[in-house]
Amino acid sequence: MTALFLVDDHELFLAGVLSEMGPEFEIAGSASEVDEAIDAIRASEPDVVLIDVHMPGGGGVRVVADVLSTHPDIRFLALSVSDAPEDVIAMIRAGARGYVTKSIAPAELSASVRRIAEGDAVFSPRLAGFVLDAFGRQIPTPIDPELDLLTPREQEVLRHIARGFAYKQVARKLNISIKTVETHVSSVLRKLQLSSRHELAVWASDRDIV
Amino acid sequence: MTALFLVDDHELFLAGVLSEMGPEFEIAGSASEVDEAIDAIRASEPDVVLIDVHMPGGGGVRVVADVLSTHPDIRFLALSVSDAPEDVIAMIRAGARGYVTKSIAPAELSASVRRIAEGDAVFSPRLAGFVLDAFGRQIPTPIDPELDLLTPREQEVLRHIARGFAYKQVARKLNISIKTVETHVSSVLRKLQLSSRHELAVWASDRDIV
DNA sequence: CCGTCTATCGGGTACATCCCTGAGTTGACC
DNA sequence: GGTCAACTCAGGGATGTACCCGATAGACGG
Repeated sequence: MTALFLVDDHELFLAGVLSEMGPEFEIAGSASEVDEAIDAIRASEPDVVLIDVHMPGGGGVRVVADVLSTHPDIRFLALSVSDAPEDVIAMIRAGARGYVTKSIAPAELSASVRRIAEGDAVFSPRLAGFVLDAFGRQIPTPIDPELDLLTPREQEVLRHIARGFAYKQVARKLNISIKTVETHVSSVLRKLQLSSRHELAVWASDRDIV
Repeated sequence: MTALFLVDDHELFLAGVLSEMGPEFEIAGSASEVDEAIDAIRASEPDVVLIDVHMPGGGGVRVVADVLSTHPDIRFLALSVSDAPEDVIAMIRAGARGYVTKSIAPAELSASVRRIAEGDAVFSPRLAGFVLDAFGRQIPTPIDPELDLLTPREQEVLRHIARGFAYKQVARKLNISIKTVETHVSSVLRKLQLSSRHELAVWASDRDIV
């Protein structure tokens, strides 16, 4: 049976969720304060933690990040009144595997917890679109036609320049002379119609060349 | 009742899914080939399309991207034997709202379709972790505590440097002397523990400072 | 009133970078 | 065997950067 831990600073809400989820899951414990929650979750090692986002003392984000650093197998489902993009992103970055709003029906909530326990990602309808849109925008096409203009060696030099290395460092890493690095960079600048290594660095980071 | 459209180049598999999903959903149609699928989906305008990833003639990615360009409200659930990261990313980028493997149980599949119809994102357990990991890595924190170390003027200079401008150009844009720009950059480098404007450009672009 | 912070400049030095010309080596292709 | 592209390296000059020294002026708070 899935062991569930609850965290929410509203005691009344906590009691409500406890009574709804009690028959379905093994309640490993509950907490209404951040530091208390971190310690209790570490001690009870539940399968899933249902956690409020907005709480005094760092909020749910701190609990998730903190616990995951020592117990990466515990899964977190964020439960919040807010559907603000910043909150969702913060929780996902911290490591939450799902995010639902408090307006959810009890039956839907227990179904969501079960899915999280199985390893699925769960998002409320309105959030799913936002999360996937952001995800899609953030993964750019790795191929660029202009990159084909460059020879393999030139691309290799370009990648090092893009990381912020000086010519001297690039030369040492590739076991070639500084003068050779200069030659390659000059070719790259000419082929890409750029005028300085600074513009080149911007050009490269825009295309995630690392 | 949710209108469902099926696309799969394996006729036998298509027939199996049809018989399983038939009682639960209104079957808007089905197709076993890419171009045929695009036309038929546009004509029938279903709520959800269950689509195979690997198909001759461009695969499911082409169908999703093509149909969404004219019908952005149709939702796609990818169904594949592959759980390769490239396939998953390609389908998400194209606009699919979910991705499950063909080893899924029929009951789970119909539940997934229902969730997709409601607007949720659905992923198989093994894929959920991968998608969220990639998502977390790709969304940087927009606010950075180290930026508060810099004075407003220093941040302004930093933004120009991050765009690849030379000191001379920055000076002209801000109507100050080159020497002043040098002073500001020096302060920024010292405060951020960096050693050259090249590293600074990388630092800035990592944080989307533009 | 005085200290600190911020923003503004300058001189001067050491080094990095950009650009030019020139030149030797491979390997592929005809 | 000649051509060509890619890769390698060098000299040298013009410009850009990093960092040291210094200075002035305004704002703000104790």
